[in-house]
Amino acid sequence: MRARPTMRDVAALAGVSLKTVSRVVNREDGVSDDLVAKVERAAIQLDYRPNLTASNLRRSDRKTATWGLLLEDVANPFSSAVHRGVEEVARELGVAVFTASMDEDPERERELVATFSSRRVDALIIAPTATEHAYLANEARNGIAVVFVDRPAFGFDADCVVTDNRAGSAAATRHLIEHGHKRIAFIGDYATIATANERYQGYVDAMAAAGVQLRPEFVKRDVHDAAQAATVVHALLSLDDSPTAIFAAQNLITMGTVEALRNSGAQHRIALVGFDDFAMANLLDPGVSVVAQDPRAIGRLAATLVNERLAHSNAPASVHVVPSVLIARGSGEIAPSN
Amino acid sequence: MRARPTMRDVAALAGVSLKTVSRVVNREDGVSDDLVAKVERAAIQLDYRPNLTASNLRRSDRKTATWGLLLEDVANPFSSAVHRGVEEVARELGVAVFTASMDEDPERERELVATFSSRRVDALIIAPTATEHAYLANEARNGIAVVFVDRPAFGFDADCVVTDNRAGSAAATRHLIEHGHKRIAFIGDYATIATANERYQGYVDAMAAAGVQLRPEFVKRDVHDAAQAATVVHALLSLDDSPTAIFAAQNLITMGTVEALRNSGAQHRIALVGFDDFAMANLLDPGVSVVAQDPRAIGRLAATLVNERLAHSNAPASVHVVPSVLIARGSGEIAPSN
DNA sequence: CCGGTATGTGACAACGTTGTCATCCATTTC
DNA sequence: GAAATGGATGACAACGTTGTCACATACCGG
Repeated sequence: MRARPTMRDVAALAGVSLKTVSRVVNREDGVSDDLVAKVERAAIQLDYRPNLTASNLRRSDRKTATWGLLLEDVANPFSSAVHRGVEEVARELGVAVFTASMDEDPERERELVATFSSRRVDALIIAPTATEHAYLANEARNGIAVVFVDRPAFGFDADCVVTDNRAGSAAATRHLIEHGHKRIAFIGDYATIATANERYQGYVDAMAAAGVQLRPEFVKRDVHDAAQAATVVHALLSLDDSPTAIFAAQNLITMGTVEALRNSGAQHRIALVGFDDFAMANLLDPGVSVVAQDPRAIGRLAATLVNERLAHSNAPASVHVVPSVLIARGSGEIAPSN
Repeated sequence: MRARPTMRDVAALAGVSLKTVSRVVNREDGVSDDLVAKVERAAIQLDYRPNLTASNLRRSDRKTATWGLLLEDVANPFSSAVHRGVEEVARELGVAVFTASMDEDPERERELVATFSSRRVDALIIAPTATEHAYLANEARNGIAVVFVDRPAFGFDADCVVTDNRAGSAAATRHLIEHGHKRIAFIGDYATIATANERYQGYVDAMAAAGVQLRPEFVKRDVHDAAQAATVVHALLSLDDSPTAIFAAQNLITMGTVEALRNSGAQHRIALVGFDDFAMANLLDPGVSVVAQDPRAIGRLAATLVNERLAHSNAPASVHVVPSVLIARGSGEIAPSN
């Protein structure tokens, strides 16, 4: 493993100066055709790769064409679809993307931001956890563009891309109402999570708009995973005057609900609409109706915003809402059983 | 947005030389305690972030603590689980990871390798497409460590981490045989794909070992997606002497098979084992028995190999096999119907 | 009280590239 | 034919850091 060829080596082989090689590599004009040819031949012969590390150091625009993407967990379907969307736009722009998982750990988030900042990324795209983000002001002051995805962040003002949680949840609830339900249960995530709150509000909106009375015993919040959801569903079903439909306001909650309904043999009797789509939802029996988010579109939009922000950084921060869409697959179209 | 603080600024504020700041930042010893304190205070006051770009340029070990990960598609569950595994090990090592999707496009792969090489990654982890990889010799000569995941690559000798496709497929087939089946169909991916071939071989192995005769009309290869798989299943079911069990040797094929069986009302009559697990497989009716790969373990192992390779690069390349595990969920335990 | 050895600190060059400016030669202009 | 213009090329410094080496001071044994 010999040393990597540098511009100096290419220059020596081509019999030109270092600067001429630089010009050719960067496709600047003002170099005669025969020198361009000579340099290119030499570069290929040595298998020369420009050193972006050195280039970034010297360049005056100080852009590294590198972004950092901080997700909850790269292996989570929502996160990885966002990742995909960001990547697509980044590719078009010739930008390389660092990705990492925060696992809802604020300290880990700070570490990653510091790491990426040291590597001089031009921008950070962050799916924030429910904590303070004032610390990002230091990064922004250093010229790093910041865009939030999925959830808004507190303590720091930046562009943000979110799903229309409230409208989507209202649509889900309305869908159940339109199929004749009045006893509709809500199962949602921690009330501390902003998006969980919005989804609850959407449920409330739709119930109020239809003049259906809200029943506190049908509202189950602070449910975080599938197992908890299953427990909650069993409790709901054992009520005297049990619900005829359930709106599951989160991915894992929907799955837990499906499991619990099946275990109770109630999957064809109790209607269900979930928030956020998941693989195989169409192959379950019945197929699970959901309000689908578009995480890829969220990623694409976030990346586009980053690019705009880098172009003219003075525009005021804005919140962008990506629409969700209701997909009927069977479970949401079950009529009330009594 | 003022200029970012440099070591020089920190040095000036602390009243010491540049080099002393460097020593403190890199935690070298031989600096008196009071100077360390002064420098650290100054660094915090200025919110100094070391510039890894410059550091990488100067450092003699020429390590950037950066890796490139090339996957088929970051949004694909298998790929993203590999990603997760790589990330976990990288985190422990303080390494940042560039990730990108190749979408089975060899040209895109080359572009990405060039991009990452220009950014001076220490290593590349690649899930290769079925093409020539001799071009990687140039990168390896420049000191970049290469490890393949999921599939072996041709034309370039490097460490490789794969699932035990053959043994896993044999186990799946044996499982069906043990439940009394003799008429077992095989549905697999393109024969050009190395792993698809291995899975076919595993099926052949198990059939031969049990003395069960292979019936050509039950072997369907070159099936690539769910729709094709569904068509193939319908054809199989309409044979005079139709199979009582199916081994679906790939993710999408399994899903297509599930769909087709359900459409034919045969899901409780025909046994099914799939290769590669998928979300919700346990919630289908019946639950789908699979041979599960461990993509996260594959990622972790690949990352570990990269690290070893970077430590002592002379060891001969080796192939590492990650075991798969059979998960019985119902569909694979159905007895033959006649 | 001398030479020798640690120990802490800093001056300086170097990493591989690009920005600035000077130089050179060929052409054009009066 | 001298001066001015323009276009191609290169010399050199600089980006922010670390490796090398030299220096200053303190300490030790004889």
